[in-house]
Amino acid sequence: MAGRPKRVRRVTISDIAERAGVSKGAVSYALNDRPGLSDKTRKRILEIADELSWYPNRAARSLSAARADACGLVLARPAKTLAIETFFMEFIAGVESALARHSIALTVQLVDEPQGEIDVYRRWWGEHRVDGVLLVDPRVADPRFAEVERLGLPAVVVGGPLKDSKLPAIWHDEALTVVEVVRYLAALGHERVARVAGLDTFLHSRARSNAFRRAARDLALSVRIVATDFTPESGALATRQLLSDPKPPTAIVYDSAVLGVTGLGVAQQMGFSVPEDVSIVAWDDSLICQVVHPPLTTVTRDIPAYGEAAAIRLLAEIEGRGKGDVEFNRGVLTPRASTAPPVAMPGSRRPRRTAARAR
Amino acid sequence: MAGRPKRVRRVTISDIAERAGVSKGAVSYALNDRPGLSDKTRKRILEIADELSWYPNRAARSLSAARADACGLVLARPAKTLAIETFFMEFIAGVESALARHSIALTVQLVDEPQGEIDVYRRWWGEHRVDGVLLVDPRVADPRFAEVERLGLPAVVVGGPLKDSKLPAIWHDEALTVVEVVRYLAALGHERVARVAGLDTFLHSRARSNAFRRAARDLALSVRIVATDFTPESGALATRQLLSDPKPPTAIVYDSAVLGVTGLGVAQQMGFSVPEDVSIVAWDDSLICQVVHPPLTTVTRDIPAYGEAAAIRLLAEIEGRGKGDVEFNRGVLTPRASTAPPVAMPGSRRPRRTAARAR
DNA sequence: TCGCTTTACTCAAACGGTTCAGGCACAATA
DNA sequence: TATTGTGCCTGAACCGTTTGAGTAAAGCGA
Repeated sequence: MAGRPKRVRRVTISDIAERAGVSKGAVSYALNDRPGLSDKTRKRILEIADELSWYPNRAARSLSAARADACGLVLARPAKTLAIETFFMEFIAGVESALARHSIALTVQLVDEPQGEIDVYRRWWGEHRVDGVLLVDPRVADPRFAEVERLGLPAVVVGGPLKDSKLPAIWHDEALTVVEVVRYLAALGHERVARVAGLDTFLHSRARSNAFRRAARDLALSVRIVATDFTPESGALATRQLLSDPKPPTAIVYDSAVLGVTGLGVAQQMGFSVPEDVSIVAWDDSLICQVVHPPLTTVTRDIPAYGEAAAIRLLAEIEGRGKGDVEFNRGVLTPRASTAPPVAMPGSRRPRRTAARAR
Repeated sequence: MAGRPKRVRRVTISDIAERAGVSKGAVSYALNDRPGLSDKTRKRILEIADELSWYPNRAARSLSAARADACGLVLARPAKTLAIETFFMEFIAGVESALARHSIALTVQLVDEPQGEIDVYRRWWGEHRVDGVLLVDPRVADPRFAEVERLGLPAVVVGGPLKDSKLPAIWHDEALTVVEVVRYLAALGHERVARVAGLDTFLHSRARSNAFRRAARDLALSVRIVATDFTPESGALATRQLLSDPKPPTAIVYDSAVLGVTGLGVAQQMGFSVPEDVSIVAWDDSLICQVVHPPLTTVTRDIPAYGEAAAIRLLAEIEGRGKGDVEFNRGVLTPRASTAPPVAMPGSRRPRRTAARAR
């Protein structure tokens, strides 16, 4: 950093104090709505502050109040996956709507690898840059939890519940939703269902897989699960794998909108008609799911509201009035044209195919 | 805010000074690599700082240095459009990779309407929360520019160049790229081209529209332009409008990846085959463009690099060593299967249709 | 009128850094 | 030997706000 920034003189409480003919302390009391001032003086001070368009210097306030008035969010997925997945933008929108009400800023940082994420927490907390953080994408044996606890950094885990950590979490019952989806497919008459999962190290992905397997077995369905890394490429590969089986599934549940849309494209390209030959369900709705043909049946969650609830819980944690986990509304199934009863195919006959040139 | 945050005692330079048996000033010199200390003392201080895992308190540093060590980015598009458009996530990723190198944080805020955006700048600057901001989505007669100049808030406009403001901008030559695209379509044999534009109030959208119209006329192509608000719904509507014309265009250029993918879906649903009946080009590539069938021909820009360059220019501006606009590499055409020569249709005959059921 | 409480303020010390004007010891120079 | 540097470090002011202690004046009951 070579050059010197140009300093700009801005209004301080001393300016207000001088103009009002009172002390800095009095101004501070007036601006913070604290008792000890006559209404007349208080009003005059506030008018002058407004007139001079004064804003509190956050650095000064932070220094004396020992709070940063900012929260942090680190995203550790590769930039490419992040960009394509709408979850995080929606989540951020929700988080902000809650934080903005308290004039608390959101600092976002993207990192490449998990260790980098921990470094960011250390730095942020050491620098007093944030008062707390939201931890997303909890993993199995996640090293972040212990470190955050060690630091004493207020945090809320988005996802869970956690068994091996006392950190508060906000989560919703994935298992129930999974059961709902599997029952729905079974009711349509599907007997061979598959799931294209996300990263198996993600807690929520693993929870869904377990619930999926259990629910399918309970209903005596044949079940297959293929893992991906959330990239469209891996989703395409998984779909090809599943559909090139001699007895391919008649319904596939994808772990994200992007995976679902990708899967739809691959299925159609392979000559499978959707939903006649194979039904498709995507986890998390997104506009993209609604504009493809046929539009995808999805599991819909109110993601901005989820973000908002997470932020509210974090604020409570920061202020020391935390009270355990928050269980959020679970996702609900939104049936659209991509799911239907399977076309009857007794025995091991391959599904009928449309023209090889798929669109 | 009811509760009191629990205070945590963290390491300060006074702790280091005490331990090293020197003054606070000496510690500050050592930690900032400033002359005036013997190598021995300097080394000792640094070791102790490391040992105590000290981090500079950002508030304190900001207060005395009058810099916030943070930059701001306000996104004023509706949350729904934002989430679905990958541009911003990629852009943010690029911005951060540049800022992180200087340990400068990025504060992101989403707002609903343009006036709210200006309020955020006033507050941020008044509070010393940021040292500068990136202004995205420049509009015609954009009120932000004058306000930011009035405030003295360092800013870089992403898009441009600007005629009515002296703010530095980073931009690339949209016109040349548009010409390249139109020439490409003309070379394939298209005679009726259309453009599904974004919001006409956006400078870049308008620039592309103007260039598109001019380029098409220069090549004696029939041209139609329909505006949208970047939502998939409006893109679908525009596509239906264009394709239900008695003489529909044989090539449509969409102003974003989402619009392109939506348009593809609508065209296929209407029984148009792509690329035989209608060719499709989308502005800005995204993985979603590559997984639909056929994959879309796109205009590809390196968006993370664009964000990085914008951040670098902003840092220069903040440090007072600015030097005019930055012209960035323009987008290049990436041909894929969604563009091809049009199927010959002499006179006003409607394009051949495939089965009405899209596939 | 006196003592006591209450009201409405002022004052100064933090908070944790940066920075600048010295000061002291020692070496180099006249 | 006196002078002048110079290298190395100290002390204190300062950035803008919060906050607790202190105080003068007003109010009040007896």
